[in-house]
Amino acid sequence: MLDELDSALVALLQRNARHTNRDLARALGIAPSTCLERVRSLHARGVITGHHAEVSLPMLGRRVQALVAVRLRPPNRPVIESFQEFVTQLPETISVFVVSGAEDFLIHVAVRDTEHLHAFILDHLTQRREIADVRTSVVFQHMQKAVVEPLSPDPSDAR
Amino acid sequence: MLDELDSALVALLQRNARHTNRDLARALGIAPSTCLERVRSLHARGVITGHHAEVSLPMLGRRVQALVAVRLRPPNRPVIESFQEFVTQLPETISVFVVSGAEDFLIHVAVRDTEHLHAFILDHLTQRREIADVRTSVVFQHMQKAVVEPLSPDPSDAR
DNA sequence: GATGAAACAACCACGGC
DNA sequence: GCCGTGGTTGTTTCATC
Repeated sequence: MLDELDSALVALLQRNARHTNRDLARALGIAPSTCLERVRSLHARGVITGHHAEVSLPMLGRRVQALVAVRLRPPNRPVIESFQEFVTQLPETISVFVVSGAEDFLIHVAVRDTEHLHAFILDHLTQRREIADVRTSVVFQHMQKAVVEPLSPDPSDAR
Repeated sequence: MLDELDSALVALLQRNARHTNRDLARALGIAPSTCLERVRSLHARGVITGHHAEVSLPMLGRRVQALVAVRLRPPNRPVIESFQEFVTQLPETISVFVVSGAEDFLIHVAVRDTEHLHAFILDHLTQRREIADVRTSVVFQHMQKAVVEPLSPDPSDAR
């Protein structure tokens, strides 16, 4: 699994992926070449899967966010999969959850304004025949953890 | 706002934040020094807010994701804010939505397994007195857009 | 595995267009 | 606002322990 060094590296790189290898090594008290090896190993093992710039949604002209819960009819594989592909490719969509429970989908959208949100639902979602139900929640705030730490595989020391 | 060059840079950096300045410049057909200036400007204007390593949740021992919808009682500011702080600091939580509608919160959790999910809800959430209702949806899939493009400020050319 | 040094490549401030 | 250059810094490989 991940030892202390790996965990520390993962945390540092989640917070700021642009740390130089030198800085990482200094922060952990190891040699730069050692540090480079550890980081490479994290990539090779698939622990770190990529590096992405984070953008400000308001600065991209997306000042309103919403979560749109959708129920489909019938909720079978072809219907679910084709709807998923459809909704993923809409420019307003930024993330799609396929879920169990009362609804089948939860669509996270970031749009210009409330008018745009309304147009999105009326002109794109509810046009689809397979939609049985739509429930829209405006997002007032969205907190996202900067660092996701590893959980120990043993449930007993969960906390 | 953002011109064509800015948009292209934002897209490239969202997809892979580790592109060297040289590569970015080559991809856009401009000089590296020009490219550097543009990227700096994107940071200075707050369009790009950070660079983060993406990690694999399963590789961190979090094989099950869920969305937990919570309704609070009474849903006033002190109750909402204190619950938000509480839930944000739980290690299972990876993201928190404060929303309008039937529920007040949507908590995105990533846990070890379904047993851990159950324990999380029983031992941490439903212990809180202010919780009026909890509805848990297991996440079968979570698609997240790699690139979020800017929306034009003019609603008429939405698509 | 960890280390240190040396070749290599990228960054970035500056002056000119 | 865009481009080329040159000094500076960081990365990466390799021999060694």
